[in-house]
Amino acid sequence: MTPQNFYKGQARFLVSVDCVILGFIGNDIKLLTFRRKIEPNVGGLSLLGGFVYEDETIDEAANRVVSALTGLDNVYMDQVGAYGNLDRDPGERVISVVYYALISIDDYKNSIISASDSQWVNLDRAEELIFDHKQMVDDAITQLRQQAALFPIGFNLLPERFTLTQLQTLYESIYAEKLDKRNFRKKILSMNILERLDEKDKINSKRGAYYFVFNKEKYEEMLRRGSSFSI
Amino acid sequence: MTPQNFYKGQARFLVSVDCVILGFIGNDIKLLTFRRKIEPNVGGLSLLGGFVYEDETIDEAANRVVSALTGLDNVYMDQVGAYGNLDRDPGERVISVVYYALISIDDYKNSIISASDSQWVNLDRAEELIFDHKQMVDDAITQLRQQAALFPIGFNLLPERFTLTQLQTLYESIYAEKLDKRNFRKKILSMNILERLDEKDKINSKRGAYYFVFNKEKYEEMLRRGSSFSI
DNA sequence: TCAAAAGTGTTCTTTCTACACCCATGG
DNA sequence: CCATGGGTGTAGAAAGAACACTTTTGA
Repeated sequence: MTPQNFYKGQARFLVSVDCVILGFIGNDIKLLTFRRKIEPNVGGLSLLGGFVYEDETIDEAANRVVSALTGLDNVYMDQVGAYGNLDRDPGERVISVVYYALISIDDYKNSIISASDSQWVNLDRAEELIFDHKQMVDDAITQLRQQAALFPIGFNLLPERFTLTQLQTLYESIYAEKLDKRNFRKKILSMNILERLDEKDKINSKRGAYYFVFNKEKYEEMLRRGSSFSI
Repeated sequence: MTPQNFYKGQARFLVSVDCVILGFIGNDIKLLTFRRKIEPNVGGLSLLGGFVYEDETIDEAANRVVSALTGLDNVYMDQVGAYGNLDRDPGERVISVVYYALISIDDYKNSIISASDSQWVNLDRAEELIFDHKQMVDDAITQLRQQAALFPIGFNLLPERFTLTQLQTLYESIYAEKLDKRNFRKKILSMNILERLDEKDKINSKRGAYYFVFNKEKYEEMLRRGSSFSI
């Protein structure tokens, strides 16, 4: 069979990306949501999405969509999967590829956009999302939990410098469970991937808490030692 | 904006599924491969694939493609992800959604098809696969390892009845590492999800080894106890 | 001076790892 | 009778879980 015959006549699909954009605000993981601007479901709570263009990869589309909105580059993203139910978008059949994105609220505040009709909401409000977006969020969180336990990706949600209390609160928020302070510190410090600065955060306590930074070189050295990240 | 304006004029894509079909044959995980029948790359070693139709979900397409080939229904499948590089298929741009499928060689042998131009190969031969199919296999195996460690999906690769030695060999093959016999048995049996039959397999040894079956009810009871699968 | 968050070790429990011999049977 | 794979327990090491008090300092 010639390629002409083979490829021709096959159905073609609209393909979009939907982004589960997560930030760590206050003491909680929050989801960046939008108000849908077009029918159907105008005004419905929605993930950030957009169609994939002819001349870009799916990853590029996801990056473009997130960058356009947040003004940020080099956002950490991970693909969750493809969603292709027939009626998932009541407007027309659209196959959507979902990503989660982790952004540091600091970067976001400094970013150009941040205005528009976007809104940070708690994860329990995912109930209100349109179409299959709640399912997408659920799947993204499940994947984030797995990944965050095995790789040092959580730092993408924190400012460059953070305290151990912040770090612990972040993981508590990701896993939705309390962690023991002493055990947590013992574990994270024993990995030797954090560098303690001399400066202290005096905002959250009178005494002040040391700032730490994640050190990528130390992390890679840990891997070379045959050890691996685990929280 | 009206939906007409919004959806219209967007690029549309060919969307395919590619299936990493895995079987446990002899003492190894093998990959079911095919010889590509069309240009470009006629005759190249390939995964089983097919285009998604207008009126089916992506999951349905994957099931259809696997069923058509193997004659099997209810094959265990899990989505790996969407692959959308611009030139991944040199014939034309195609976005492909990858699944891995676990099939029991017993079922396969009883299936109608099994002939055709298919071939079971060792995983190291994934090197020879066309396009980005090697990457797909690598990603599928990575995901299988994660899933098989946490959920009782390995049994899909075994016949209904199996010996503990077979089960151990299966996991050794999935993880590509030797496991300690006594520790393995202790762990799997302590979960109380297997049922020992009175019959023995006398094919692989003179003494004979007890057959076991996976018991789904026992597994669910284990979950209810708050325990979880782990190998 | 006191409220509020930071910081710090030890014990116990559980899980993991390493390891070697006897058993049953068909040929 | 013996070669082959089947089956079994224990002890030491490592990791995980539980737990409470002292320190610092700005208000």
